Amino acid sequence: MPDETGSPAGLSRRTFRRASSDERRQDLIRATLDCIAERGMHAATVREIALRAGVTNGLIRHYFDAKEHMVQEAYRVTMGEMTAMARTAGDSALGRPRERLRRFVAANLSPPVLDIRRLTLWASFIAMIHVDPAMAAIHREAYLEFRNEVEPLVSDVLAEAGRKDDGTESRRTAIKINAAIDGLWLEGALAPELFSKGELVAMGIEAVEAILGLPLGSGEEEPKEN
Amino acid sequence: MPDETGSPAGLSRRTFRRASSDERRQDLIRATLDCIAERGMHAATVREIALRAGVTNGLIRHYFDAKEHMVQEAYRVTMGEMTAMARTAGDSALGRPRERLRRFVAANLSPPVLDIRRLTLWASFIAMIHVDPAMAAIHREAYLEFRNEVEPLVSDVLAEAGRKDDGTESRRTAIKINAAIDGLWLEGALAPELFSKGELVAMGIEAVEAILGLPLGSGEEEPKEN
DNA sequence: GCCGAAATTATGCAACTGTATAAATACGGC
DNA sequence: GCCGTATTTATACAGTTGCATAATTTCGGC
Repeated sequence: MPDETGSPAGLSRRTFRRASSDERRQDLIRATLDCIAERGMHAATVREIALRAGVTNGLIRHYFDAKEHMVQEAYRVTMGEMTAMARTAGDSALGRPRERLRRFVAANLSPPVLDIRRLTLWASFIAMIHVDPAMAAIHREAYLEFRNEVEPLVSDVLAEAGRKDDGTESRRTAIKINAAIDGLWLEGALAPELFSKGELVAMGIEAVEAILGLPLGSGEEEPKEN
Repeated sequence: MPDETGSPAGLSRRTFRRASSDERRQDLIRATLDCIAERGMHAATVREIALRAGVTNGLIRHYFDAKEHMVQEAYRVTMGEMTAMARTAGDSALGRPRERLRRFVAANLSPPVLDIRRLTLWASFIAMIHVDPAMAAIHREAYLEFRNEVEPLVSDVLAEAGRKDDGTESRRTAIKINAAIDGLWLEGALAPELFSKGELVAMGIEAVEAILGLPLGSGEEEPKEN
């Protein structure tokens, strides 16, 4: 809890509590993300982050060799969260492949993935990729990991439809689907008022259906013969 | 040692030339964009920008009320350039609608639009949208302007194919196509080594064809059965 | 040629930045 | 209960930041 340090005399030291290493690191990462998302990367200063985490600024250097490393860790956490959310939507082994892909698309185009806060974080990190090789490595890893969520999903759908999958098609199809989702996610998060409720998800599913060349059904529909 | 003029004695004043207002403003904007693209937004300081523009830092305040306004102007210039490049590719009134859309897609997925420098600029600005209302307004305007390039193109293609266009379909189709292009542009600019030469453009055209439900042809093709 | 206005430089400043250091505190193990 | 140590605070520091100001220089119009 943020203790009232406004003691008029100013002679008493701030009281504090010892936290476990993991807990404190998590608090600091969370505070970093809050700063960046709400006030931008330029406002994510050591002091502001420490304030939000309820500690004094010196503590940051006790947990991270440099502020830079903390930001990198925050990037990893962000992308991990986004991948995890996408995973639980599509990979939960509930439903047939088409239904899972459907849910995957819908999840990526709805809150909490579709969120201006999250987009601000994402863009702030993307902007650093060309400048900081460490950020580039994190991006590469996260991007491939995300695509590795899409690809088996696509592969399963293609297999279910009896399409031969030489591995090349599912890769390219996954890339296209990934791109369509990313693009709609961007537009939707940046200007939600331009789209009516459910419209973004509907467009996402339509686009994926078109790219696949297969209908995804709307719950429990029978697949049409082709 | 803050003086970069190199003259150890420091007795002689720096010689300079008077430039027209437009010319100097353009130089400053260009220097700002170079800074951001190559070293990130955090490195785009008044002093670094002035150095690259070949002037002293005080001059910036003579042309812009605040550095903030200069960055906003730089954003406008960037988006204007990207829209202009896309426009000349698709709107040149050369070729039939399908061919123009084809060229539009290809142009957006090839250099100089497909460029990590340009992507870094774009992401740096996008990251500010949620923080700075002025940047949000600039984004809104640029986004709609870009979509207004895609929509007539789509509308023409649909009309050529004899599809009824009630205005709703072309809007939604344009949004989907826009999203697919944006997503592929992102992936391609961020990790060009993951795609073979021409692959990105090929995937872009395939995706657009799928979303449209129409072939774009590779010169002069006749439409397939529907 | 030269004069005045506009452009440009030079310099300074207060606030802020990341980081280093030493002192103070909390808390598990005895 | 107390003690040692890792955690946390407090403070300082050198460098950087955007911005303000005054002194200079250029150059078009006379």
